Amino acid sequence: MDRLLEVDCARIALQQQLEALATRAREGGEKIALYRNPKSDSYKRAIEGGSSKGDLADKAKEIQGDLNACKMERKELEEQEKPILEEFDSLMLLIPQPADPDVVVGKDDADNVEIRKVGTVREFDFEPKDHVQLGTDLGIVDLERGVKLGGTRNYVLKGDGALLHQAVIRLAFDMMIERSFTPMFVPVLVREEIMYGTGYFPVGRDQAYLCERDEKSLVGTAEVPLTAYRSDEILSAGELPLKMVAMSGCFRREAGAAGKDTHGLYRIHYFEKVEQVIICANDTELSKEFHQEILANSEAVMQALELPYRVVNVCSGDLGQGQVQKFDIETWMPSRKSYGETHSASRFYEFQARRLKLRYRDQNKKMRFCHTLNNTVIASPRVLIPILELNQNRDGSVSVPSALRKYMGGKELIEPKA
RNA sequence: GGAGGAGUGGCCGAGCGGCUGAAGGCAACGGUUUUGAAAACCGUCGUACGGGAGACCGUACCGGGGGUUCGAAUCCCUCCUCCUCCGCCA
Repeated sequence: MDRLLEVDCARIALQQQLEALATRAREGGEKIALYRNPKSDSYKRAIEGGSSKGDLADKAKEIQGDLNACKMERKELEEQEKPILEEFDSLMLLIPQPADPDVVVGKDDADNVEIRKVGTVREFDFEPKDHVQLGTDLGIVDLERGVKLGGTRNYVLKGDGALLHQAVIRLAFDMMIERSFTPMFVPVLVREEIMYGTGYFPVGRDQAYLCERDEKSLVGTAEVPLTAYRSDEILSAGELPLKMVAMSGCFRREAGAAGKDTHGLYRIHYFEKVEQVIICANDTELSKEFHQEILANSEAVMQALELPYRVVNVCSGDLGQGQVQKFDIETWMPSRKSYGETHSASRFYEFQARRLKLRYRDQNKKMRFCHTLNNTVIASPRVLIPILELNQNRDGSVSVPSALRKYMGGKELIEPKA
């Protein structure tokens, strides 16, 4: 931070010197034009006024000398400026957004504060299986062959497993459309500048799969293409808020998580997620309201799925670089004997909009940066963990939650293939 | 992948190496006129950074980056994007 201020001062000082030189060069250049350019009015006037071409050329030559010196000076200053600008830019990309005042100060996820619990945690009157056991026995989850195909943290969903996955996605997507979000289908392989713009680069670069040959990156969430959808544009105030929803593949390297959550479908390299994004006017109260709205949307999905969950207010230490406030939804997962994160609702103020040049003109025709927010609607297969585990029966079958049945051809029970 | 063509302000569209931050049109905004509206007419109408209390002043920007030149929207190189034709392909 101190270094950034230093660099900024140096930057401005050099800029002022350069501007002074530029002015000198321009003024000199204009004079030369008068003496040299036969097309200019003043040249013609001078000739008519009795000046000889030779005189004018001499005068031009004189000025030229000064301009040559001026050019050298500029080059030198520009050389000095270059590393300073580079450092300035890269430091700027690392500057975090200060958290909202009502965020709890804390170190890590242990300091997150529970806001509410919804639904009741099921008590089993038999020994429940975990989702891996259940899925394997039912023939709907195949971890072994998933790893054969894709390496660690990969999996295959099969039969009713694949259908259940799609059912969850469809339910979530449809519920968002009912809430008047615009359904979108977006690229998942994006240019690096989009990753910088949404704040995933440079800090989270090691978490992304890069396609270096094409200088593109696979996104870890549809938040990226949705938020950047109107980047580098000037919206009209009347268009706001933009509410969008998209299902996309999500690719995550999970670097640094080696050995963590290796069991089952919890932490995996590729999954699908329905994501909601709101782009709204530059108004703190308004974006807070939308934050509650996107949180409520996702809670509605969880309630439709009859899953017990809790909402936590994420503490300062657990916030991402650009997030000013974040609420996570954590869903009860019997095999983990705890609530596991399934949703993350973030609010950014102008952080992403500044990087993305995502602006609008307000009523006073003033250019302003938008505010951006996003939340998971559903991420699968992670959410299949509580769905399978909480809906299992003594005989090893799994009841399909009623909200999903219409997406599974009316099926009510997943049973092992005889 | 190969061969051509093109990228200029919110949009369309001129643009000679200097007087071009950029004609003209549309849209928008303010005004005159009108019972109201339309039409007509007059005016305003890019962004960022720096300086100033301020009216303002300076600098940069004509897809991105680099170069030639005293001087580049204009000339050269390179990359990107779009269009047309050919090839390949869910």
